[in-house]
Order: sequence, then C-alpha cells, then structure tokens
Amino acid sequence: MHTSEAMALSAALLSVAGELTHRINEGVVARGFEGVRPAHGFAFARLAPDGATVTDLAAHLGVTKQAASQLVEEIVRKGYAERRPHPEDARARLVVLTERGWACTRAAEEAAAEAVGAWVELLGEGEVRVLRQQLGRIAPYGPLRPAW
Amino acid sequence: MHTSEAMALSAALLSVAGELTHRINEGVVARGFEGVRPAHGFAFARLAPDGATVTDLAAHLGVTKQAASQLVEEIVRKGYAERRPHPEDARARLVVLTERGWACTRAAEEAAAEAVGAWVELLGEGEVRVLRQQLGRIAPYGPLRPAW
DNA sequence: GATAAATGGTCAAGTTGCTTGACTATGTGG
DNA sequence: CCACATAGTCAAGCAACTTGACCATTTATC
Repeated sequence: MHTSEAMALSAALLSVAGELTHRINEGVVARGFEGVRPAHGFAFARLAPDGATVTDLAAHLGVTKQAASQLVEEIVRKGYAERRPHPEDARARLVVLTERGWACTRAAEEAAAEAVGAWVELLGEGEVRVLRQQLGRIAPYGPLRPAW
Repeated sequence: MHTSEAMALSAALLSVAGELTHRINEGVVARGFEGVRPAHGFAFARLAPDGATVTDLAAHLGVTKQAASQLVEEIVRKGYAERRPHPEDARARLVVLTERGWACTRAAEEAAAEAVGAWVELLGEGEVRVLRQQLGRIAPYGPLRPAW
C-alpha cells in the first residue's frame, strides 16, 4: 500500500462520511425536526437504550462535560429529551429521550437507510454488506470525534 | 438492507472517519508541524497541484469565501502558503504552497499511510484494496463537508 | 466603447459551539 | 468525621465560522 493509495482511501472515506452526515441531517430536517444538528444525533444514539448521564455523554462525544451539559440543555429545551433524577446517585441526573426524541431517532434511521440505499444501487447489496462488515471490524471503540 | 443495518453501517463509517482524522492530525503534529488543524489538510490537498484561488478553496471546503480567506491568511502567516498575483485575472490571487507546506502535505500522507497500515493488519491488503475501490465508487464530487 | 452587472477578495461585526475556571451538592475512603 | 473524588452547573473567554458592506477588476449588454 503506497502512501498515495492511503491518501486516496482517506480522502474517499472522509468525503463519503461528510456526504452521509449531510444527507442524514437533511433527511431528518425534511421529516419535520428542525433545529437539530448532526452532533445531536450522536447524543441521541447514546441516550436511546436507557438514557445516560451528562458525564457519560461527554465521554461518548469526546467533549467536556460542560459542553455535554449545554447540549443536553438545548435538546431538553427543544423537547427531545428530559432530565430525571438518577435512581442510584442523587448527584447525577438521568437524561432520557422523550417521545419526540424517539421519533427523531427513527427519522434519522430512515434517512440513513435512504443514503445507504443509494450505495446499494451503485455497488449492489452484497458489496454494501461487505463494506459494512469491513468498517465494523476497523471501527474504534473510543469516543465519536468530529471528523475535522 | 434494514434500517438498523443502515444505521450500523453509518455509525461504523463515521466512527472510522473520526478516528482517521484524529490519527492523521496526530501524526502531522508528531512530525513537527504545529498549529495545523484537519481543515488545513483539506485546503492543502486543493492547493497542492497548482495552487488555487480563495473562491476555489471556499467551494472545495463548502464554506463562505470569507472563511476561506481567513484560513488562507492563517496558513500564510504560519508559513505554509503564499499569495501570488494571478497570471490571468488581476482581481484574483493565486494561493500556492511553500516548501514547508509541501513538507506538511508529505507528513500527512505518511500519517495516513500509518493509519491505513493498521487496517491492513486487521483486514489484509486485498480487503483494504476492495474497501478503497468501494469507497471511491460512492464518493461524491461535491465539497468536503465537516462530518458533523 | 460606455456602462451596468457580475466576480474576486477583504474588512468588520455578530453568532455559536466549544473551552477553561470556579463553584455547589453528593458520594466514597481514610 | 473529615478529606477527597465525582456529578453537574454557572460564567467568561475563545476560535471558527457566519452575514453584510465595500473596493477593484472583469464580463456582458446596449
């Protein structure tokens, strides 16, 4: 693998990632959820199963807990989540999605499916499955960082 | 392709993209080029062949020309590029990389090769080649947008 | 050719999403 | 019980963008 090939692979990957993010966000907005940014989607993904604390979110997003706190304040104000007392720790608060938050998450899934659908038309279903498996194997466990 | 699979693919792709960006930037800094952000790398990629105007850069990066102008001002101040009069248009200025800018670009290529090398160890060279070809086929032609 | 409109670039001010620093409230270990 | 760590927020500052205004030059229209 020459350095130029590595650069071409990197450029293609980042280009595809940028386009995908853009399309998902567009699709979410088109489904009636305004005032949401891509970063919110990654927060929703962490909140979705059982909720999370602000500190959990901060680690997941790779930002300070103050930034995570501000983000939570924003999505609470917009009706996508709510703060509940934590059942085991009186200092902490459990942030959980509201019904609107769940609806927005489903909209993001639909938009993602649409974007991936365009790849299926280009590569075929089998190749896209291969792509998913390959990316899954090299995906890190660390925080979701902004791409640049 | 179910929506949950599309979501898993999207998450893996964005995760890999974020990690790749982080590693390339770390590698560039480790090679002695401080004060550079990932966005600069994408500007360098556009400037590398024959230089570009501020307006070209703005379109390439998907930002306003004012933002592109500020970015050029910054990389000029840091010694990575310089402004020259445009040979055909007295309004425009051709922004070209300095020798230090070229050295930084080579450092980014080396760092990218390192990051991709880790994937080769996980997937094997053949699979990575497949990955590159697949991504190349679905990569858009539009501007390089920040992933989120 | 003259003149209106479009284009390349910059200056200035405002917005936003993040940071660091300071603080309170609650939990944990000596 | 007391020192220290942790969850969360408030406040101020910063950095990378935005919008709006403007000048210099080129292109289009008559």
